[in-house]
Amino acid sequence: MTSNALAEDALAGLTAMQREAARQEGPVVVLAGAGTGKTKTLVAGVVDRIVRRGMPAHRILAVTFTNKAADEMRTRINAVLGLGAAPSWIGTFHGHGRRQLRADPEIAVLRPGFDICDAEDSRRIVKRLLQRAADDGAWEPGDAETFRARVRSVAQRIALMKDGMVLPDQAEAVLDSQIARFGARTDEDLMAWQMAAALYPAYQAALREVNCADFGDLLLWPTVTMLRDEQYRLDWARRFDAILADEFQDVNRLQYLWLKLLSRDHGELFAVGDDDQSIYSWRGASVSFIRDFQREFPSGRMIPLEQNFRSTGHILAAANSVVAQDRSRLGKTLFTEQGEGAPIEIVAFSGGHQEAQGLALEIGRRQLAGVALEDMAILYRFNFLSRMLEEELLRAHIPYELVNDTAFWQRAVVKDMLALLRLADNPDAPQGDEAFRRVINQPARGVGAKTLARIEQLARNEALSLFVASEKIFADSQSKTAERVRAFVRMIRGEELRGEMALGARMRALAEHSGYLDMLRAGGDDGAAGLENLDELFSLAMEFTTVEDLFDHAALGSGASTEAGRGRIRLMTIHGAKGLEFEHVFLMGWEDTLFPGLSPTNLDEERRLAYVALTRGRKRVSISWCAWRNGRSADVSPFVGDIPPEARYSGWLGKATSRAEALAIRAAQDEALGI
DNA sequence: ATGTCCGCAACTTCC
DNA sequence: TTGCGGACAT
Repeated sequence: MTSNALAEDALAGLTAMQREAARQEGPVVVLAGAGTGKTKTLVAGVVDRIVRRGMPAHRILAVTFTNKAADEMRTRINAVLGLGAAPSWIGTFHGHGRRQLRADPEIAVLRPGFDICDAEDSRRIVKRLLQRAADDGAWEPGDAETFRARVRSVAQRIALMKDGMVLPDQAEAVLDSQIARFGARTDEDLMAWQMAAALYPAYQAALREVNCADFGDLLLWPTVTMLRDEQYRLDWARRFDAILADEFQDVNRLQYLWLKLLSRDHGELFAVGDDDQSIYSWRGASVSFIRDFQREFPSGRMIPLEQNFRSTGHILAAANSVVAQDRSRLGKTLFTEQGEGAPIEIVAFSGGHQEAQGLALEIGRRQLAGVALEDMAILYRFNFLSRMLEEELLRAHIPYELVNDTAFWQRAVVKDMLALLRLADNPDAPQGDEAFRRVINQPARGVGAKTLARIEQLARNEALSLFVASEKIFADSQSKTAERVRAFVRMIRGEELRGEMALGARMRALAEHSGYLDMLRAGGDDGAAGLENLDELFSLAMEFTTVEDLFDHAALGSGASTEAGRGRIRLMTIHGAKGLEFEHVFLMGWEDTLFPGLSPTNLDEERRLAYVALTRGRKRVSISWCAWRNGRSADVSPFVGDIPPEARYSGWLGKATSRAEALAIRAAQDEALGI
């Protein structure tokens, strides 16, 4: 087959609109509603540029938000063009930023080999700074609970400033405009903004001190430098003939500017997105970038895709009318040629427990009726809603998979293990102290807060790393603690010599010698779960050659559970479900106290989230809610009332008093509906 | 005086 | 499910 024929082949399955979009030159936004073939069009856009327009694959930059999306794009392009033909520059915004910053760390005042810290690490730094500020009497410390909340909220606001391209030394000056933009509903919010602006410079200094970049830094400094230094910008921009961006409605100011700066010379910016699916404003995303596209790019084209190939009519009607209430949208209406299908089923339960049981029962029933478990999914607004559900699914022997990519890397055992490796790799690295604190008493070796405080003091006084300080302080003490610390130090020092060992094997040895594995083995069920996690970590580690790559991968939190489990129902948040589709979808917890939440910071965004949730379903969507949850009474979510009456009906499963009765009710109902 | 272990609380959404 | 305060044991 000739290459042109290949391209024709890739474009063949497209609608006229999709095809036109893929072949469009210059700035273009494909306004692609849910299920309208967005990814397909994006892939066709890449293929068209490579095959028809003759651009080398390595000169094409494609950006997504999640690693999952990047992997899928690469897979689909390879499926068309052959293995290994996909552009090498397919990745997430953070991944690209990482590459750029690794090339020139000094633009962020960092040294080579810097570490990437995650949100938890950021919070730890903010916590320390807030504590110090409270000790100095700068602020009322408040009780433990408000303090905790404050740490979170200040850390998040610093991140928001970075995403909005505010530099540390500008924070105070732009404080008012930040408050105006994001709002401050309470005094506590207002105070959090003030603290964030005041602490931002110190926070940045703290990061530099330990040679760390946070998520925001990965893109902030490359973008700022491109803005200030034309030579630097050209150096990067000239590497690419075309830029393609996924989920354009979710870009923040930083990401938007980054895309613009890279595509400015040739104007080849191809973006796909859907303003109705903008659900990341809490991460600094602003739907205004897609909504103002025509104004920003007068020569650009906006091409809408409205034919939905995923869901049946009632599901689309429900989704359309829920999102129609959002007044500022660009406006498009999805349609389908697939017929009306089943209406949305609304099921009321008395409490969370009943809801979990009811769902398990219904899932079992559908499984018996021939629906494969992997074709079903349960979606919820908040992660903690999965807990009870898991219990009931276990009890009902229904295999499930909790989809949460980042959770794996946030597990204590995984973090401990990485800390151990970091310490063994270089105990004197700036991040070594954090690692030392983490693992010195894990497993318990009799080194508690007091001993640690002594070590810290010596380290501060003599400008040593904690590791070296611990070595020194116990050098000629005979105490039990001293002997244990010495053993720990010997163990780590011994590991230093193992540099040539493969990462996976090296980590396993480290886990064994540190006593960590023994601790888990003695730890019952929890320990067994930890051992499983570590096995997964060790085999994952084998894919990396350097510790730095492994740490970066861990920070960017990707790909621990890539396999879509066959024979398992999937559980995930609505955010996590974006971009996915399932035959049967269960949307749980649709109560006015939960969705939208009690403090709706942005009601339109919650609405769009409901739209995303509804449009995940191909054939059947069931919504459940509870009259009581956690001892509080609740009413059905107002979003349910927005669904046209003819597109929904009330299920009665929640009223059944026995399994047999529930099944009978369901069977009668299905027959009446002709499902 | 120091370390450990127990029970209690709360929990956005994510790279 | 981490993160803490407090009671207990060493």
